[in-house]
Amino acid sequence: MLERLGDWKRSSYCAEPAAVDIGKTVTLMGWVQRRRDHGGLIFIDLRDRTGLMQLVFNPEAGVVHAKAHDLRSEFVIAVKGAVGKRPVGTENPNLKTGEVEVVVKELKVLNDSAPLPFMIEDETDVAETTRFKYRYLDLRRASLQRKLLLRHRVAMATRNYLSENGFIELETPVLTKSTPEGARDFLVPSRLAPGNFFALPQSPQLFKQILMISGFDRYFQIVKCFRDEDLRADRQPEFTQIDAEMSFVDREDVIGVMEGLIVRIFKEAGVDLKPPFPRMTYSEAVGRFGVDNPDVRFGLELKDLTGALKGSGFKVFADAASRGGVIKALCVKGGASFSRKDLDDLTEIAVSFGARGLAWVKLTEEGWQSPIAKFLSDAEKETIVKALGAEKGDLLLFGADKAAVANTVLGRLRLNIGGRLGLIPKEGYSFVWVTEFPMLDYDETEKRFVAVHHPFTAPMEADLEKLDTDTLKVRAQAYDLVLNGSEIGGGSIRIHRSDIQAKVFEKLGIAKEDAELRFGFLLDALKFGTPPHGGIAFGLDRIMSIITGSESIRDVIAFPKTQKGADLMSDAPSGVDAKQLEELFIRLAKKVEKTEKA
RNA sequence: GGGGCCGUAGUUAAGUCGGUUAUAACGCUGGCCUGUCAAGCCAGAGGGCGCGGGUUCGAGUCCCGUCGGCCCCGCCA
Repeated sequence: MLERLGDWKRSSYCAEPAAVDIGKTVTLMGWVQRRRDHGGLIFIDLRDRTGLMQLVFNPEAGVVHAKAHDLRSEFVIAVKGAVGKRPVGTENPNLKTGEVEVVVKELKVLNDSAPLPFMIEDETDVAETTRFKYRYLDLRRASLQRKLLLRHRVAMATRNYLSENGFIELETPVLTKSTPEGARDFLVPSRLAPGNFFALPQSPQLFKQILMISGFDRYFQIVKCFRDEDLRADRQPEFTQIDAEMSFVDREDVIGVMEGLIVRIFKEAGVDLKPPFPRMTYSEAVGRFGVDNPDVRFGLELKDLTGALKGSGFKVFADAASRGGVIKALCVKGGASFSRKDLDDLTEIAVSFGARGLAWVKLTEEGWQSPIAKFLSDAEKETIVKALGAEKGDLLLFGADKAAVANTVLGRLRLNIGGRLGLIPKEGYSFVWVTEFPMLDYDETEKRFVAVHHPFTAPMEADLEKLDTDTLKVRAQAYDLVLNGSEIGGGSIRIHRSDIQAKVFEKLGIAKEDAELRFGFLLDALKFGTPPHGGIAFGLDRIMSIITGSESIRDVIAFPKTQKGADLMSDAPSGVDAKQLEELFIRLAKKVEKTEKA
């Protein structure tokens, strides 16, 4: 029999009453976590977002006791009772409220619950599929509530800090214009303009620049961004950025203010960071770690042997060098004990990242054990050993290829081996700013230059004149913040002159008319007194997932999507009525209609 | 677009070389039980193995297809 809340008011959260409250009468409301029914005494653990409180029902309580007997998991109840000290010897040190209990005098059953598909427990090994279908139950678990509570506090800290530093929170449209470049857009058909589409923003990039042109000087927003690309453990199609932009600043100004923000955010999590964070240029990062998001928590750095081995008798090495590539190596301390299977795994990884194979050397008691030993002279072997500081018991891995391939392959092997050998510390936060990214890259398939960061990123002043002569050497005033090998934010100083912006579009192979069509409003705006400006965006989900030690960003998002971009709880995406399509002047292709979901 | 792993009671898992009636734990239901807190003890219900084909005397086990989940490559300015 369900009862009404009536005029009952909650006097405190479950985990609030403590020893000092003994004797007080309290009114608690929450969910039945567990019932321990002794026939006589009945114990109920009552749960809300603050934690648990043990309720005691004495047999003398008559009808209240009888009602308690019928309580089941996740029933919603309200109780009135007295806070009491637990009898000596029955305290529960594992519970925040373990010294006290509430002796119940009145009980209202506000709602019942169907049997649960899984238990509401902190530690769970229930499949994500099931958890996501019943996400509301999953979210009752304390571990997830803690993460989302911290996320809230981080968002608040962000607002406070940025506001204190003169940033104004402004909203930008969610229905916006599709622009070429970058990720695939999510499109929204326009009913009022048949055949035309809005795009959901990949980021508020252009709008925040325009806000600078408007003179707001400092802007920020905690904002959803959308990218229609395949998902990963750290990638969702909709994700949240802490987005900021500042006027009349250079790189150091942005980095300075943003380090302060990061410090403030981590303080919420009880972590004291000591700025300034280390810096590294892009070329140093790629040279030493093989990637532009270096995990600097451990060594195992890449070594360049191109100079030493370019004249090698080993064709793979010599060819790589003569074609303008590089010869690089990793020296894995103690790696000579790797099994054939380990080496096969590593080779597979190397191949998956574009290598043609993986040359390895084991330095054993008997000397060089390696498929490539026979191609190398004794002098070369000595050079290698010396250059790598290699000793008996080590494993050497080589990458000889175009620089991009050799670096990526060895960089990925480094991460894998670091994990395999337990070289990566579990605790701690290692930040590094990566700066001086190249501005443009050449896309072999599209046969044109593409922006490494985005097309509005300013080149470094010193490289401006190289734009035509030595395009790939032009560095951008861009910077990424990397935490434990994960890119958690990136930004740049923007182009604020329309002539330079037009020039960059030209370099990107965007025809003048096309630039006019796609970015015309920005090019126009740039003509009307644009201040120098720059900014940054942080991935809030990624930051939260690292702070909370989560394996995937799905654990710090209340309602995440599966790898196929579906929401298992609401069953989105789904088909729509023919009438809705009609109103939008949309007809499905036949091929799609067949597989259309109801 | 591609590679890998995984789908067996509500949940997590076991299931041998294809062979009777598919196991266990937790949960659930009922009973007993006055200091438990993963309460305890006793009894019970519950699935036909993601779905669809095929091979076979016989399929959870083998084959093909398909759906779904996870990890990764490509993609993600």
